[in-house]
Amino acid sequence: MIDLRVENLYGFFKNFSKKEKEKFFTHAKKVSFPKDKILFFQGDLCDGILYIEVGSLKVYLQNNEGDEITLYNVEAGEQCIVNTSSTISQTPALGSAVTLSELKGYILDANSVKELMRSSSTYQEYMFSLFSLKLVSLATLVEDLKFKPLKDRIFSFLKSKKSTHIEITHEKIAQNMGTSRVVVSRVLKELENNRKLNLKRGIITILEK
Amino acid sequence: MIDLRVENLYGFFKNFSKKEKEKFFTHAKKVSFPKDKILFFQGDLCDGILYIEVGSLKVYLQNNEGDEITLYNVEAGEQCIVNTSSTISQTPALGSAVTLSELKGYILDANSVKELMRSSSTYQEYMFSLFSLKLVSLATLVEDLKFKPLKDRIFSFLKSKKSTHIEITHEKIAQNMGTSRVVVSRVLKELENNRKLNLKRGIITILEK
DNA sequence: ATATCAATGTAACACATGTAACATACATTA
DNA sequence: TAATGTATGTTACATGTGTTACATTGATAT
Repeated sequence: MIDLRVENLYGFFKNFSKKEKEKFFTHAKKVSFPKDKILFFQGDLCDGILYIEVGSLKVYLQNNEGDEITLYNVEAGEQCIVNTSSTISQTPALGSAVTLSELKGYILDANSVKELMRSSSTYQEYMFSLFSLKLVSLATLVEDLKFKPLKDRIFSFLKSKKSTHIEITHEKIAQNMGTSRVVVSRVLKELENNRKLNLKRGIITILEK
Repeated sequence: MIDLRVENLYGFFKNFSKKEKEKFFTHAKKVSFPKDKILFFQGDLCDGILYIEVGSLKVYLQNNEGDEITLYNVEAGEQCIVNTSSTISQTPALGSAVTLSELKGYILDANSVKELMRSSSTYQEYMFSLFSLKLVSLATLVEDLKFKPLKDRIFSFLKSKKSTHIEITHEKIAQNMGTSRVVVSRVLKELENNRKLNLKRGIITILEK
């Protein structure tokens, strides 16, 4: 059985001293949220960093008309960069976050985060590699938005899922891509005609990678 | 007269100890590049961070067909995040960089950067706020690409220039926007018809902010 | 079984952007 | 001045994506 405790999900724990571990657990607050709970809105100031033990969330941008596009998802063992950035620099969150499932984890306050960054070089390096990775993923998103046709973006999105059997609605995909349901349905149907996919209500099966 | 030395352009110097300043200047290599010099290509590993004293550069993405889109510019007193990320994490640069003018500055090697980050909390905080800021600018780019019509993006781009008198060709704008010259000319002409701009060969004047 | 709601299918159309081809105007140099 | 190259103007058209409106199908509750 996989160990789902935060100490094993986040690599920097391995290099924490006893004191640092203690710091983490005395200051971190155990939290639990239902599915579809908004964790913060675009513009909010975050006052702590969330470490996920179970569940996942999505960070997205919204324009004035309410259209949205997903920046990225965050799973257990990962750390949300928008949350981190807002917390550390005390700047408004540049996107909104919502849970995609029931979610359990810890929230560590800004001060403790800063102290840990100073005392633990592993933690600090973790933070930087995190920023680097997310920067890459954002830059890739820019590249894809600019150069890739929607058809490719949707197909890539589906292929990025763990299984070839995906339970998702066209509406959800549309939100992720920042487009409308109708457009997604059209593209998916086209992919099905090209024998890349198989469509059923609420289920997409990938036939060709 | 404005002081253009690196110590005054980069705020973290103020809080450097004598030893830290010494570290910087003994390890930093003075460099000088001509205009249009490629500093690194997408995929390269950077082995140091550039601090600009004079001049500016541009970081851009390229796809297989050679189309490109500008991620951002870096001026004197700023630090390039792609360069930083690649240097610190020793990961491939996610974009390419080219000088926009003659450029002078210093390159500090990865090890010295890491040591300074550990010893100077100001430097460390500078690094993090840098990442945060650039993250915001990238997220904004994503938002704009997805939601803003090209006309608005081009007009915003022009308004972001220091002066209302801008010396630039349509071709250059096209490269920045990731589109073609013809499209830019069309949009600019439209803006001119709406009394927002005035167009001359190589020069654009903004009439209405 | 019927009603109802959510998910999907589909057609027709609007519109922004991309592309190709060519004309014209300005700037520089022979 | 003539010639050349660079920048810009303009048309006509292709294409991808967004929008509206409505039909159909599958799932669920009554």
